Amino acid sequence: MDETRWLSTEESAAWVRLVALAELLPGVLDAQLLRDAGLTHFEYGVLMALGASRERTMRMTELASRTNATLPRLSHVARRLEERGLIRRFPCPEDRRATNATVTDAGLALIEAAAPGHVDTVRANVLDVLSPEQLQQLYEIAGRVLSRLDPDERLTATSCQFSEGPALARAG
Amino acid sequence: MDETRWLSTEESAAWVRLVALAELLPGVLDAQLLRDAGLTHFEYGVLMALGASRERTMRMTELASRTNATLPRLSHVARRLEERGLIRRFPCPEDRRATNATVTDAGLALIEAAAPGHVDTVRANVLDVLSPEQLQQLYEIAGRVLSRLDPDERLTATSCQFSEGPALARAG
DNA sequence: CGCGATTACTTGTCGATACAACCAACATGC
DNA sequence: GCATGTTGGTTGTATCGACAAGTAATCGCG
Repeated sequence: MDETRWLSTEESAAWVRLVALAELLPGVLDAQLLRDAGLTHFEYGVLMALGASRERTMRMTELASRTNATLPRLSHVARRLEERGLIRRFPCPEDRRATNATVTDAGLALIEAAAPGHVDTVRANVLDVLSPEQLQQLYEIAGRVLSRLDPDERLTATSCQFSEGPALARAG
Repeated sequence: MDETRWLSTEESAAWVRLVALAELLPGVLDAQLLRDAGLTHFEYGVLMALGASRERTMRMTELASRTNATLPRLSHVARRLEERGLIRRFPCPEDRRATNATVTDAGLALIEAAAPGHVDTVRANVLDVLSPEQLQQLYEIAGRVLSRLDPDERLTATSCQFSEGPALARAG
């Protein structure tokens, strides 16, 4: 039974680096956003997801799915964001069990103010150290892995991310 | 001043996938190890780092550095691991401010028992979905990024990881 | 209808981490 | 040698997320 296929030298080396990357990246993103905008990366993602969605509004369940949060976690975070005036919640008219969340103007203003610094961080730590070929390779590699980790593409569906520019105002 | 270089379509796509990967990977590793061995991935890393070090022993500060932990965090985790009999702590004879941590036989036994399942998880979710070329590319790409995130190579220095096999017993 | 099951969310509790404050031991300047 | 500062580590406090339980609305089905 004990037929474990241990890692080759190359596999181990690549894995060690990937783990280190996954360990360090979230902290760097959180630190910059927290310092410059008072938002965790997760909160930033929540506001971005709402800002990029139709009517700037999304159901809590859908939002949780898109941001890889459990519903209780999102509920707590949403309460805090609402207390800060960055989002608003109201019952969904079509399904009275459901709750809709909307980014407020203040929320949009905050992420638009935060976006440049965040993009700088992303460039400085990741994008600008890679060649165009490596960027494409990263896209393919991460795609393969995500086919396992996220087969439904919940986290990579087009919303959630600042693409080219501050393309948020196109909401309403 | 507002000369932010926004992300191109390719950059954005690669970045979204990398973020999703960094978001999902820790949870998958934690879940499997917690379920099968009662260890978080961080605790597993601590035990592995000790097991791979000379005399199975390391200074708390060094261990914190290698595992990307703050010293308070490591202190709390070490107390819990010690209560479970997986490590032992004792004052360093050479510097009486310092504390040394050692994996116990029980700790070694636990990680050796946990390693096969962990390796399976790593293979299933990452290594086995990549071609040999992609493995090499991942190594290079992560290396570039880590040159920014971890310039001192604290997390990638040879310890910390199960390389080819259960090569732990070679300690004492 | 009407009863159980499911869905959507909120709330409560607990464990874990960050941050700050703290103490002990070493190191230096004078 | 003793005052000052630095290093190594632990302990307390507040915050955040996971898990479980609870509530309310909808669905399924006889």
